[in-house]
Amino acid sequence: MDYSEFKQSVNLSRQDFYRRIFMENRANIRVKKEETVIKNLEKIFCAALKLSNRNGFQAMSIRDLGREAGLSMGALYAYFSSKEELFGMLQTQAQIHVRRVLEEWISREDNPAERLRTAIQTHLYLSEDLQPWFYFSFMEAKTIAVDTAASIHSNEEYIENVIRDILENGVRTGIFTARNCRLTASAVKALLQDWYLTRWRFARDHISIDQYVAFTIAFVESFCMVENPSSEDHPA
Amino acid sequence: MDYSEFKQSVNLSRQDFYRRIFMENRANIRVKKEETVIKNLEKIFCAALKLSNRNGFQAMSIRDLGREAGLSMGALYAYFSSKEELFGMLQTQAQIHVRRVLEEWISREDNPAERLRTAIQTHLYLSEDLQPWFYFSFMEAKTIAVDTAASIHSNEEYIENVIRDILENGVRTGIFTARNCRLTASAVKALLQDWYLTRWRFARDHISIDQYVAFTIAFVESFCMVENPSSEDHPA
DNA sequence: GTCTATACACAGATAGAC
DNA sequence: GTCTATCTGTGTATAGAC
Repeated sequence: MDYSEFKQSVNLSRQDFYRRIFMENRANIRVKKEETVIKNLEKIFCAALKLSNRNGFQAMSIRDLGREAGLSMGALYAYFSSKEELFGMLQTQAQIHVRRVLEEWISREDNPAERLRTAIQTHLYLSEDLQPWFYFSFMEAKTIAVDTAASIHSNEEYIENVIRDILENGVRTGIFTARNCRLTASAVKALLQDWYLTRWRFARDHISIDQYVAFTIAFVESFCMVENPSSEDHPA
Repeated sequence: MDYSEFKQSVNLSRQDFYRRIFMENRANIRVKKEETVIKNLEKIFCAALKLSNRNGFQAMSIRDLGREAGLSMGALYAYFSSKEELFGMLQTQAQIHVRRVLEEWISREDNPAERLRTAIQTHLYLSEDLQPWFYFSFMEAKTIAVDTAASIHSNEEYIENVIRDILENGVRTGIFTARNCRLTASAVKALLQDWYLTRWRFARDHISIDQYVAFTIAFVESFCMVENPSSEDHPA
């Protein structure tokens, strides 16, 4: 499977993406016609991510947002009751999607080596598909209020734990070397993050998502596989 | 050498840190008594980094900054002429220091394997010593105005190029395998960044800076050394 | 050199017409 | 459902006393 196949399969379920957001936030959305809501939510979120990812969420004024989304300030407040509520939706809606898709793909594999490859590949594909959401989540996570501090880091911790579980299973079955799984998982997470945090650089160097997937898997496997069955056969 | 030795050696030169800032920004600083300036610049920068790194530079008001630094708003404006100017100082002053120290240490080594280790170690030590500055530079780099766009990414590119040069030299002398040096350098950069971007996690797991140095070197070397002369001798 | 008090702009949010 | 007009708080920056 490569990225274009993945994207098709995900796009089907993404038709439900804004519908789900509508369902979950019905109580706070004054507009009731589903079709209208879905259409405008998409405009609002795309505009919000675009402006936030340029100068930060704080710097984005509601006036700017309205202009970018093609709606007046008054209209915007029919879809969220405060700027902070909009922030919450941007923070949470994508990660629900991510977890669902990631778990679905990983659960199809059963041996740790294959699960590791699938986790890396699927996470990279997801962050490519939802790059503005991933970037936003990372850059703005720190601004979340203290009382929700428990969930601040949960995004990063989530993927790290997924990887660590796979590594620990692989060590138990003798496929992976018994290195520090916690640090290794943390390193894998850092490599995955780099794809959506500095994508401009990969674009500049014409690195495709599938090249990066292959590279990342090779890099990680050279460190943690017992015998090195990497796809690279002629190391010099 | 370990971190505590490094810190001592750098702290000596850091006595000049705020003095240098004073020298470079003399034109814009109304206060003329050097002693006073240095004392207050330190208070202002520490406060600014603390508040910015909590909620972002935009969210930090000048009122908050004055309260945290123990100075009135009026006094603050004797040290910078606008919030944007303060931003510029925070963005540039640390990186000058970093480049000077990094080049000094790397130039002492001549073979690529040793240079690679030194680059990784020194960068990690520097980011540990100046963590709030590194974090700030990364998180706020995107908000820099478009006309200075050429230097926006220069921090990340700088360390990446340093690593890549070392790798390419090592490939030429046959020490490193001929993998994609650009992607490898990018991966190393990602691992270095992770230390200051999510340091809370390493603190939680009681990972010391020297443990992380050792781990990172082992991880990178397992990928790019021709024979694997890693310090880990019993891989299973 | 540092303070307090203030000017002026712009932010988020709402009311009420259409 | 969406608009325009407006309220009110807070931001940056400065003036002038000490």
